[in-house]
Amino acid sequence: MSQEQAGLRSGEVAEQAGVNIQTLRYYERRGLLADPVRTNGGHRLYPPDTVALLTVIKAAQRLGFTLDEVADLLDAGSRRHPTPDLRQRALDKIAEVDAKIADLTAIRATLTEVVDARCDSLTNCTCADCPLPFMTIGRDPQTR
Amino acid sequence: MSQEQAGLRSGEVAEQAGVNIQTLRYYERRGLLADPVRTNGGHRLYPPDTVALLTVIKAAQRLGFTLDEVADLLDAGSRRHPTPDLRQRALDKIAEVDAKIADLTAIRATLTEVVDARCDSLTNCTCADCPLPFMTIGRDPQTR
DNA sequence: TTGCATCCGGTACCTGGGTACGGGTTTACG
DNA sequence: CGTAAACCCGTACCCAGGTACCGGATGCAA
Repeated sequence: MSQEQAGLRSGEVAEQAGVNIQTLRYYERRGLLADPVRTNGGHRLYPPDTVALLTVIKAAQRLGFTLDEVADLLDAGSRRHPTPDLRQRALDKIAEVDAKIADLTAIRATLTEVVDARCDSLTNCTCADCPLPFMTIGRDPQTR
Repeated sequence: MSQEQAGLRSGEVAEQAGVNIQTLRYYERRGLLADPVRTNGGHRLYPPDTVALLTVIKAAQRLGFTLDEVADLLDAGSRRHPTPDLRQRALDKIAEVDAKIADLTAIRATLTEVVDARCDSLTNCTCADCPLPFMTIGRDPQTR
């Protein structure tokens, strides 16, 4: 018989996950992907769940996490029953995430106000003070 | 009398908002800050709410919006009773924001699972399959 | 009016996150 | 076996979002 697949080759992973092959090597350097098994000839063989992992990484990135932070998240997420230290870092991340959610919620509220166009119902408002865009958010993440 | 302040100078804005002066000029080029009034000598004089605007911009950035997107959001947020086109763009943004919130919520859930360490309560789990980090999120933003 | 801090515009440079290129091996199919 | 596609590594390059540096002009108080 021909091939007894023991893993995905980089091209397959890249295509399925919708990323560039170079990106796989880049993530490997950055420690986001574990060094994969190699064939005798040196070609990488990835475990099949690598594809899912990559979509997770991409999703977290879209949410504004840096690659280093994503690495943290993955690290926290992968091993259950964490060390006290890891546990604390997870708690910190949760706080971060909550803050992000709160900010997004504020943005959302403003946007809905825009589409509802409260002003229009007042026939034609003269709200010169309306342009307080989403003043409720931001305000220095440390201090709040 | 000496000075009849008619606005903030770039250094003041920069300090109060915690950004670099160069960044102000950069945002001006990018269209995020309106061209400010100038003194006769050419020095910029910013309206006082510029500081608040900058914190908003920074907040939106932390949430993963690009500067172009932030410009969009501000544009949508500043003028009420939008044109139909603007209204549509606001609706699109809301969808985006909702997706982000959903993803963050999933991440949050995973993180809380980690700190709760469900495994520990089973004395010492052998969950080799646990490491499915936050598989619920991501999954190609178009397709979902 | 002089002196020093601040600002000006222009251009060069930096970091994060990739992506492309090139010359050389490995795979796998026929 | 031959050969095309896929892969290897190293290095160079790209884009977004800033930052730094420069020589020269302004602002403002003493």
